[in-house]
Amino acid sequence: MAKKRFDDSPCSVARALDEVGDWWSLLIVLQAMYGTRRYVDFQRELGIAKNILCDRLTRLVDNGVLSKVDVGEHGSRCEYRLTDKGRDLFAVVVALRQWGDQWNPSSERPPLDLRDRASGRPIRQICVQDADGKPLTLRDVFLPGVGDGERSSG
Amino acid sequence: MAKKRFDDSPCSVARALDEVGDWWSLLIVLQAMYGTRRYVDFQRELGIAKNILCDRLTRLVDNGVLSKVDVGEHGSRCEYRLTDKGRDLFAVVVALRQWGDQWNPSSERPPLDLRDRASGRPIRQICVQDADGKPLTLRDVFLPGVGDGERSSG
DNA sequence: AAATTTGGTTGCTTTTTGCAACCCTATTGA
DNA sequence: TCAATAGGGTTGCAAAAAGCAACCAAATTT
Repeated sequence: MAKKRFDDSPCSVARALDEVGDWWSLLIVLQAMYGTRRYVDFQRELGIAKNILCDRLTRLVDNGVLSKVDVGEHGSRCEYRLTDKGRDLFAVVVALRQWGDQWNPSSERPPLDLRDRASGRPIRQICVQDADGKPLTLRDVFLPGVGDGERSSG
Repeated sequence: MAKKRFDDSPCSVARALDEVGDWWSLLIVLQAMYGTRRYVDFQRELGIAKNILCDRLTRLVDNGVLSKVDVGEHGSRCEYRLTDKGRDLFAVVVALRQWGDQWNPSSERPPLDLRDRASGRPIRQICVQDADGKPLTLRDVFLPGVGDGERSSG
C-alpha cells in the first residue's frame, strides 16, 4: 500500500516526478534558485515542517539535485547548493511559473518579472519550438513510429 | 495537521503546484496529451487506484485543467479532455521530460523523439530565452527591484 | 436474461504529513 | 565559567492521504 514509485518507470516524466514531483521538492529547488542555501532559511521561507524539509533535502541530495557542502571552520554548518542538474530545472520552474501567472494570476501581486541581466529586457514566454524556433502546440507535434490518430483530434 | 495548501500563496509556482504538483496529476495530464480520455484507460495506462484517479480527475476538472464531457447517447459514458489551460501545460511537461531524459536517462528506452508535424524535424530543447531567443541560464536573469546579490554567486 | 463495461464509492490498512518537543554541537556573551 | 542561543537535526504522535479490494448502479453486449 505504499505510495507508488516511478523511479523505474519507462517514462522520463514519471522518473522526473519521482525526484521533484511532490508538493515540496520543486519549491525547495525554486527557493534555492532565489539564493537560499541554509536549512533554517528554507524552513523560514517555505514554512515547511523540519522533518519534511530534512527528508526532502536528503532526497534531493541523493538524487543529485542539490549538494550538501560543509561551511565554516568547524564543520557544524552546511549549505545546500544547486548542482548542474538542479540548475537545469530552471526551464521547468519558469514554465510552471508562467503557466501559473497566466491561468491563476494573483489578485495581489503582479507576475514575477524575470529579466535578462545583460539586456534588462523581460524573458520570453517559454514554449515548445521547432528546429527554427517557431512555437509549437501540442497538436503540432507527433511521435515517429507511434500510431498517431489518438493525438490528432480533441 | 492537514497537508499544506498553496492555493493562496503569493507565489505562482506554489499555486501551480497546488493544482498539478502531486504525484499523479501531471501524469494524468501527460496521458491526456497522449490522447487518453476515458476513465478506464487512464486507470489501465497509469496503474493508478480508482479512488485516487477519481479524486484527481475531479480536482483537475474543478481547476479547469480537464473538462468532463458526456459522450454516447444515454450519458453513461464520459470523456475527460484537456482544456486550453491543460494544453498549456505542454511546455511544462516537455521541459520535465527533457530534464528527465538528460539527467535520468532510461537504460532501456531512448528518449522520446517529439517532432514537428509540419517539418518532421525534432523539437528544440526547451529553455529560458531572452527577447531575441538567446538561451538564458539561472545566472543570466534577475528580478528588477529585488536585492540581487543573493542570486549571483553559486 | 446473464455477463460485461464504465464510472464510481466504501472500508480498511499502510504511509506520509505536520506539529511540537527534544537533542547535540558550536558560538555568543555576561 | 555558565547560561543562552543558533544551526541542523531526530522522535513521537495525530490527522490526512494513498493503495487495494470489494461493492454498486446504469448501460451495453451476448
